[in-house]
Amino acid sequence: MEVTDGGEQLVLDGLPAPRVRRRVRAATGGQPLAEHLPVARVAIDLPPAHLDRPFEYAVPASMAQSAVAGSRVKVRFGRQDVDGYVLERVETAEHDGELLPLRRVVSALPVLTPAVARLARAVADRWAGTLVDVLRLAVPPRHARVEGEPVGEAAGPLVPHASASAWTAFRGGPAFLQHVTSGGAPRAVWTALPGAPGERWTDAIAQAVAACVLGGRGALVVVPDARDVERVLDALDAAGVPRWAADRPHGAVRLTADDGPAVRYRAFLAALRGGAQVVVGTRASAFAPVRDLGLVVCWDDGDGLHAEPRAPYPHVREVLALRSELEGCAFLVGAHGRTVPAQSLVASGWAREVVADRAATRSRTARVLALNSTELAREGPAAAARLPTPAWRTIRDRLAAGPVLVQVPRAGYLPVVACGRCRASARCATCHGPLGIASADGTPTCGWCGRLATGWRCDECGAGTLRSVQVGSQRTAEELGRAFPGVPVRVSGARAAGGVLASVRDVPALVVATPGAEPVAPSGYAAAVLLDAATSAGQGLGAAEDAVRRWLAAAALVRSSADGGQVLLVGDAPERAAQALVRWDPVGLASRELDERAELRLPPAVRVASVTGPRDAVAAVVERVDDVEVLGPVPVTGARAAERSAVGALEPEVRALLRVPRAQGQALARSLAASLSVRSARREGGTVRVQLDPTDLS
DNA sequence: AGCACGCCGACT
DNA sequence: GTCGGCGTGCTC
Repeated sequence: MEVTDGGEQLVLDGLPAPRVRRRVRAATGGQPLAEHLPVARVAIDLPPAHLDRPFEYAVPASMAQSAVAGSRVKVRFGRQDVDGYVLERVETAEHDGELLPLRRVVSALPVLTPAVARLARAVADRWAGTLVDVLRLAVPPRHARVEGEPVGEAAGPLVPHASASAWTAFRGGPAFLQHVTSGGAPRAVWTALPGAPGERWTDAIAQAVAACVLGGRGALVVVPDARDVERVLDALDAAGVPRWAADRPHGAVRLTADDGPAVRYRAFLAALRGGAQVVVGTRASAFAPVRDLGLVVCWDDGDGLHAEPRAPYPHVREVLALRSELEGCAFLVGAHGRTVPAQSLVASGWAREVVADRAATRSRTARVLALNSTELAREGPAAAARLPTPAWRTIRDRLAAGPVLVQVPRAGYLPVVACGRCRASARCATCHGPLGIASADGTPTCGWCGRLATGWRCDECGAGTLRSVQVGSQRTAEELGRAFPGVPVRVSGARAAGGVLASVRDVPALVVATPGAEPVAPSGYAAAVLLDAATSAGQGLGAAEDAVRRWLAAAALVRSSADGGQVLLVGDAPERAAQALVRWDPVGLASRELDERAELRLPPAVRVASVTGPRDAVAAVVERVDDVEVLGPVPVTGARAAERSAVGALEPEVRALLRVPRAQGQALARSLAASLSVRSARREGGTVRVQLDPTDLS
């Protein structure tokens, strides 16, 4: 049955028919249509790329008040009932045919705010993905019980302390904060320095957030992991922005995926309803619906956790950059190091640099020395030792003053081993993955397929003995325990027995940690020793930058040189990486790397998309993309390929790279999305992954 | 995704 | 002579 709004069927009892005739034809079976904005444009929660557009539905009068923009609805789509979000309510339909009515409003809560909807669309477009893929990252699953919880009374206005004390050492820092308070939208790339309590990175971020809140706007801080969330929340508390709690809705809320569905949804709603003016969270919180957003912050943008591992693989730094443009808010990315993409934001003039001068840098950092084999040559045969004599002496001397941090790039025991006779790397007989040993008396195990290599013999020379190539944190802790009898040794790492330690006490101890798992010492470490520098700064795009980032993160936990703090880099790292650490100059390194990538036409100087999947599928996707330089496809090798063959995937994968000048990045994404849309409509076989600016380019 | 319609092989 | 393969098309 066809119902035309404004026609005789829609006359409500005793009311005259609306005078305006609307062009909405709806198959509502006689039920009246909403008087006001009778059409809902709905994003349908189905994965195929060719369905990534709004579909229009008629809004029955009964849902006129509940089917608001941003609400979750159920609609009939084809022969199935599907979930969706109301993107907007409009007066007239663009669709020519009849409109089906919305089936049901799941919840009238507008969980998809207009700002977040716009951001999600922009993210989908930028990374050649679909809106619903992004919404799955952006909007947590509904939790009905949490939604029904009473909303507490706000505890009065939030008035944080006004201070820029943690910023005075940084050129442009206090001005940035002032600009934020006064409602501006400055953009800064900030290189943080270690410091005394009150002037550390957490304090600086807390003061920037306080400045924003003081100006009457909300703020969003995205950090790599939950430990950092806690650190920022503590600093915020000290800056006069207390922790949000359900019974005192006020302040800063923690938003992380690993808190579980109920806690996460509660935190999400706190931001949505404006009870929490500030959100501090991990990766997915980059989409949090903060009210009157005034400032977005990304801390340590080089940390791999900021790269979303699910399609369309957006990166927090870029999402927040996009968001700051869309919402006209301030943008701050900070780290002890400097990533090449962050440097690119500065180089292009999009953001301003906020850094300390040389004198401030020198006075706040530890003394850094690199011990490479050339320097150690005079030590004789001991130079080749993993812990050369000068490093041993430094540890011994500094232990008297407090804890000493030892950073080991690899976890485990002996993660990589080789033939004891001919030194060929030991590989798995089945998949050719690298063999490692998990404990003092462990059997060699394949790092790719996990098979035990009992009775291993070398492919090359037939020998049956193994030697270590890389030594992990566990074995290092053992060795250090023997080298420093009587000194407590603690191990921190995701795979360590005690897990990741948040902090250690200010007492003499050896603290062995893998990168990113370093505990903080309240008064700073007396020294840090960064082992296996060559392993850290291996080959591959961005390896040097990444190694320097991890070294600086550890070095930033050490006392200043004035307080005796020392950092030793042990091993043969590439000279430019070692020098960037010794001179504490991550910006110089990032700047040179960026120049080089421009010459080599590598990202971020250009935009690259990788297309991975079965050969035919990749070819079909790439075929439909015009005006692009195509590299490959080449067979995919390495752990992923081995894993696939281990689970019995028949078809080997290939990867093609598409390269365009940066200015054509948007066109490339659009063209790829169109190709994927054709692909899904035609149901071309296989699974294809498209990744823009992939991080694992080598 | 899910389900229709629509043209060519082996079976009650 | 039918039952049924999955190749295109559509879903507001």
